[in-house]
Amino acid sequence: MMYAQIIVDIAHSAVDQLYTYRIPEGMSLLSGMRVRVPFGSGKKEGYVLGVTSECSLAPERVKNVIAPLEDYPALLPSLVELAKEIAGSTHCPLAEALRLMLPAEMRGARVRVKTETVATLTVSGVELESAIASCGRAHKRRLLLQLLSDGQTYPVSGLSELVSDARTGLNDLERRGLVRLEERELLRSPYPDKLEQIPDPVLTAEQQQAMEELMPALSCGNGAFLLHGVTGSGKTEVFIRAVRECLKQGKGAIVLVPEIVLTPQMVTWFRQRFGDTAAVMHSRLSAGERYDEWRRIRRGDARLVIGARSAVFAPVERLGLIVVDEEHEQSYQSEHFPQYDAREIALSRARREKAVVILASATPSILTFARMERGDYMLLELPHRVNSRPLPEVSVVDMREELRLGNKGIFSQTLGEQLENCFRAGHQAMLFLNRRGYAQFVNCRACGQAIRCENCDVSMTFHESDNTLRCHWCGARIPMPEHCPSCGSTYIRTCGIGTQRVEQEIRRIWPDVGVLRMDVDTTARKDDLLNMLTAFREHKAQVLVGTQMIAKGLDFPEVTVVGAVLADTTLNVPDYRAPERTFQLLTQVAGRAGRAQHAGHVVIQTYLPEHYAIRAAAAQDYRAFYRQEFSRRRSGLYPPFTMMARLLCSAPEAETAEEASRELLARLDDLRSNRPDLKRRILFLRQDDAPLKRLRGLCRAQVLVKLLEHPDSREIISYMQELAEQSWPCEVLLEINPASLA
DNA sequence: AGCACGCCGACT
DNA sequence: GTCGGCGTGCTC
Repeated sequence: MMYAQIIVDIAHSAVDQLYTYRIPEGMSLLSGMRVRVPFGSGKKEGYVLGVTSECSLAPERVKNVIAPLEDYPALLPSLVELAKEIAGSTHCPLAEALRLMLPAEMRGARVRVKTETVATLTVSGVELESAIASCGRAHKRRLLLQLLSDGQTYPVSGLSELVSDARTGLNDLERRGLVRLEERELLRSPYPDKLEQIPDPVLTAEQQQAMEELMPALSCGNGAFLLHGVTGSGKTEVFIRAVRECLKQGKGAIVLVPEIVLTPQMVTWFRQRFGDTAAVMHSRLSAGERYDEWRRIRRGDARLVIGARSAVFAPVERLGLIVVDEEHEQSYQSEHFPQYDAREIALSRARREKAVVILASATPSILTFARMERGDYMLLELPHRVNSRPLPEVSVVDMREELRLGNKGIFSQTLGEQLENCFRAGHQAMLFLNRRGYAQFVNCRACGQAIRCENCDVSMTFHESDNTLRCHWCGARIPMPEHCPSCGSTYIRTCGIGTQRVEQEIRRIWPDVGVLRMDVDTTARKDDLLNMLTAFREHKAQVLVGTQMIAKGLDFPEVTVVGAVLADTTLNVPDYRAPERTFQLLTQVAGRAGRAQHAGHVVIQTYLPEHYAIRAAAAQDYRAFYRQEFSRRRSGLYPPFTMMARLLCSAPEAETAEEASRELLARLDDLRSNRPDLKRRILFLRQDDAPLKRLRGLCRAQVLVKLLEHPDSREIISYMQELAEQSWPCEVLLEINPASLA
C-alpha cells in the first residue's frame, strides 16, 4: 500500500503540516502533483510532497486520496524546495508559499483548457484522387478534400471561413474514413502577432567583454553578476546574447522586468531576435492567458519567460539564467503576503538550480553594489552609451535663484527655453514630477490648517479635473470646500504643484503643443498606459508629463528634452532611502533624453542644488553617489549596516492599538533585559504612533526596533514573529525593512 | 479555513 | 426548559 504526504491548500498555520493519505489501488501519484482529498467534513485541494510505502498512523485514521487534479506534477521539485525556504524565512504557511508557484486560477479549477477541433486527411495519392472524383455534385466536400490535400492539420473554424458549414461536410468525410477530426488544445497567447526578425547588431567592445566574462559561467551553470551600464549602454543586448547562449545549451531562462508595462517592450526585443519562444508571466494577463502561458512553460514549449516579479516562480526546468533588469526597483519587493523579494528569490533559485543570475541597472541599489564590492557578485561594466552617443547634458537650476529673479512660474527660464526650442524643432519632451494631482495640499491662510483626510492622517491633494480633494492613501474624495473646515474662512488656497498643474501650465504657455499626462489618475483602465505610450511613441503628442511611471526604462528616440520639474519631492520624504530614490529617479529620467541621433538636454529644477544626490545625478556619476551614500549609511546606522523591524498594530480604536503596542514593547524589553548577548544588537526599541496615525479608518500604533545587521538579530526577529502570531485584540503585523515606514 | 463541541444568557 | 451566542480545538 502506498501513501501520499500532502499539504492541504489552506493557508493557515493551524493546518500547516503534512497529512498522510492512502493512494487507492490503480491510482498513480507523483510528488508535486495536486490532488483532491477529503479533509475534515469537506473536500480540499492539496499538494503531494512525498510518496511513501510506510504509514505510522492507525489505519482507520487515514483517508483515501480522491483523485489527482492534473495528470502531471504541477510543482517542480526545485520550486517545492524554494517554497519551503520562503515559508521558513517569511513565517508563512507552506500552502501559501506553494500558491506562488501556480497561476491563481488553477486553484479551485476556475479555468479550463480551451480546445478547438482540427481536421487532417487520412488518405493520399490515388485514394485521395478517387475520393475527390467520387464527390460528384458535392462541391463543398471536394473543396474540403482539396484544401486538406497538402496533408496538414487545419482547425475546423479556419475551414469554415472558406467553406460554409464545413463541419457537416467534415463529419461526413470522417464517417467515410477520409478525414480524422480531433480536439486540440488551444493556447491563448497574450502577444499573438508575428514579428519581423531583425539581425544581430555588432556588439560594442564593452558588450563583447561582458559576454566573454559571462560565457564560462553560462557553461558551468553558476555565478551571479552585477551588470552596471549607464542608460543607453545596451544592457539589453547583453541579456539577449546570454539568453540565446542559454537556449543553445538546451537550458531555460527567465527575464524579470520591474513593471508590467515594460514587458511588451522587452518581449518585442526578444521576439524580434528569436521568434515566438518567449512566454509572458504577470498579474495583468487574463486568467486564460496566464494559465496557458504557464502550461506552455511547464511543458517545455516555452523555455524563455519574460515577466514581472511573479515570473521568478515560472516552472522552467533546467534553468540556466535569471536576468533581473532594473535591479534597483522597489517593485521587486512584494507588497502583499508572503512578502518576498524577487531578487533574493532569483539568487536563491539560481543557486539551487545551478543557474546564472544577472542583476542589471544603471543605478544599482546600494545593497547590491555593496554586496558586489564584498565579492558576492562579479561586476560587468558598460560605462559608455552605444555608438558613442554622448550622455545628455544636464543643468541644475536653483529655484530659489529663479524666485529672486522674479520668476514665480513652475518652469525656470532654462527649462522654458529648452522646451521652446524643442517644440520649435518638432522634437519631443518629457516632464517628470513625482506628485500627481494639481497641488500638494490645500491650506487655510486664516488658521494655517491643511485639509486632511477623515480616514487617514495625511493632507488631501487637490484635483483640478473634477474640483475635488483626494486622499492618495485611501482614495477618498470630497468636493473642494469653499470654506475652511476648521475655521470657516474662505481664504483657502493650494500649495505646491502636481502633474495636473504642470499639464495645465503647458497648455497655457504653448496652446498648440499636444500634452499627454501619465499618472495613476489617467491610467486607471487596463490598456490606458500602453495606449498612451504608443500614442507618444507615434508622436501624437509632443510632451509627456508624468510621475515615476515615465522614468523607467522606456525608450523614446525622439525625446530631446527632459525636465525634472521639482526634484525635491522625492528628496523630502522622511525615509533613509530618499537620497537613493532621488538619485535613481533623476538618473533614469535623464537617461530618457537623447537616445537616438539628437543630443539630449536635461533640466533638474530644485531648491536643494547642493545636495549630493542631485549633484551626482547631474554629473551622472554613480560611484560618487555610492561612496557618499554608503558612508552616510554607515555613520547614520542605516541598512545595510542595520535592519529595521516594525510591529504594526491596527485597530478601529486608537486605545486598542496603543495597548497592544505597549504590551509588545514590554515583551521585547523583557527579552532585552534577560538576554545581555542580544542587548548589544538592539540599537533602539521604541513604541509610538505610526507616522500615518490613521489609515483607511484604522488607528495605527507601532513598535520600532533597529537592529545591527548580525546573525544574532535573526533570533530577535524570530521572537518578534512569535509575538506577532500570538492572538491580540487587534491586527499585528511584522515588517522587516519595510518599503515604506508610513 | 471550516466545522464540531461546549458552556452561559434571553426566549416561545 | 430550549435556542443560540462565539471561544477552543481538530482535521490524515
